[in-house]
Amino acid sequence: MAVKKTSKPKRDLIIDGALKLFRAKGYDGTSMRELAGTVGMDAASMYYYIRSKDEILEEVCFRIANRYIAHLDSVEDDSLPGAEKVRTLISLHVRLVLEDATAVSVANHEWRCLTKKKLTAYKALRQKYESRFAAIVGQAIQDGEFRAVNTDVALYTLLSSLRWLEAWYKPERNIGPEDLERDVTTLLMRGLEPTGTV
Amino acid sequence: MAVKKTSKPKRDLIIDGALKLFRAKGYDGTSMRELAGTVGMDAASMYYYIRSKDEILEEVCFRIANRYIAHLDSVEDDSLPGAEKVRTLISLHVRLVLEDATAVSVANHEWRCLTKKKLTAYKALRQKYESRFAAIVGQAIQDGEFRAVNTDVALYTLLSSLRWLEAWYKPERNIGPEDLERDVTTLLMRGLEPTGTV
DNA sequence: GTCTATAGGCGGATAGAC
DNA sequence: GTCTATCCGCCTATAGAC
Repeated sequence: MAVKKTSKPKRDLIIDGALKLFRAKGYDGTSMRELAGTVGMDAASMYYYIRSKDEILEEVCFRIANRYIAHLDSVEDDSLPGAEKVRTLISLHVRLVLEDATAVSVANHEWRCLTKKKLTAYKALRQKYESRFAAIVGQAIQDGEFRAVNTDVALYTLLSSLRWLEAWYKPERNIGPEDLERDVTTLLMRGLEPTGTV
Repeated sequence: MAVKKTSKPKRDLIIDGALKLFRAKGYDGTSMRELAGTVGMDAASMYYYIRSKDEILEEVCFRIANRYIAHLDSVEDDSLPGAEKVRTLISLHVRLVLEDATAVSVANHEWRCLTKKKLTAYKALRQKYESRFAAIVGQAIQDGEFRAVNTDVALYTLLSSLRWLEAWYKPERNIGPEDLERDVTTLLMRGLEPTGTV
């Protein structure tokens, strides 16, 4: 029997094309006519597959946000020390960026363009994520696993480095995924760990 | 004699208002009508003071870019060790964010909206900045002042943490400017310095 | 200097033929 | 399913009165 060629549903082609354009030119800077051009159909035809332009952005923002939250879920109940939880979160984060860079980039940069209602929900998700992450970092500081620095400074210094990986990492830079993960982990963890830790 | 009330030129009021709106809603998401509303005049009247909407964005992007480049100029010719140059650059960067957060934020997020010609020039400036910074970091690694990690990973981990300070730092967080500078410097420098350094 | 009026273009989205 | 045609709104920027 012949192998069934499971070609990608056309809706996914539209969404993939949209994400590439949103990343390159921004959400507001991308028109549905232009998107239609890259997908190979007329703008009107796309509305057979999607409800609106907003809908595309919503999908990607919440899909990525939920993956980040799943990272927290996967470490929070472990009995690992806080520092090891953070080390795991760094790895998970680097891997997500490597496997889905375009979506991560769009969610990072374009979430402000969400419609009012979805924007509120998105901010709440992110706020929840940050406070759960802050709790882990704060505990590690209290336990002496991390330096005695301000928790917010530690948290956001860490998150900034991770969030913006997508903006600079390109395979052309001759840094393999393993090297990237190792060096990022080293730089961030050594920054957090007290001096003298072996 | 009465003290001369040197009120701000109206052009500056327009630009300040624009930056606040650009930061809150993005360049594309801000209309000249809305800006006019916050400044207290009609949209058409603003064109007596400015040439175009683009012009505002251009001014701020290049003003901030040039300040970053001035930071490099101020350390590059010193005979300080590379690690000390980096420490100085971190301080200068933190201070710039503290003193001009709105402009830094707009330049960071909205430079993509520059017109084609200015966009090219801006990218070139940024590229130049990054390679000069990379040279300092690379030298410090070669000299053993910094850990043996990939130069690009070290550079961008550092720059990401610094660039996105503006996105999370708010005075309401009860972190004073001195605490911020000290803790950010500690986290980043200790990440970069080899283990065992006192 | 600041206004009213409007030009002129491009945006998202829909109607309805095929 | 995909098209042509088009609605309608909002945008930047200008013309010209006052």
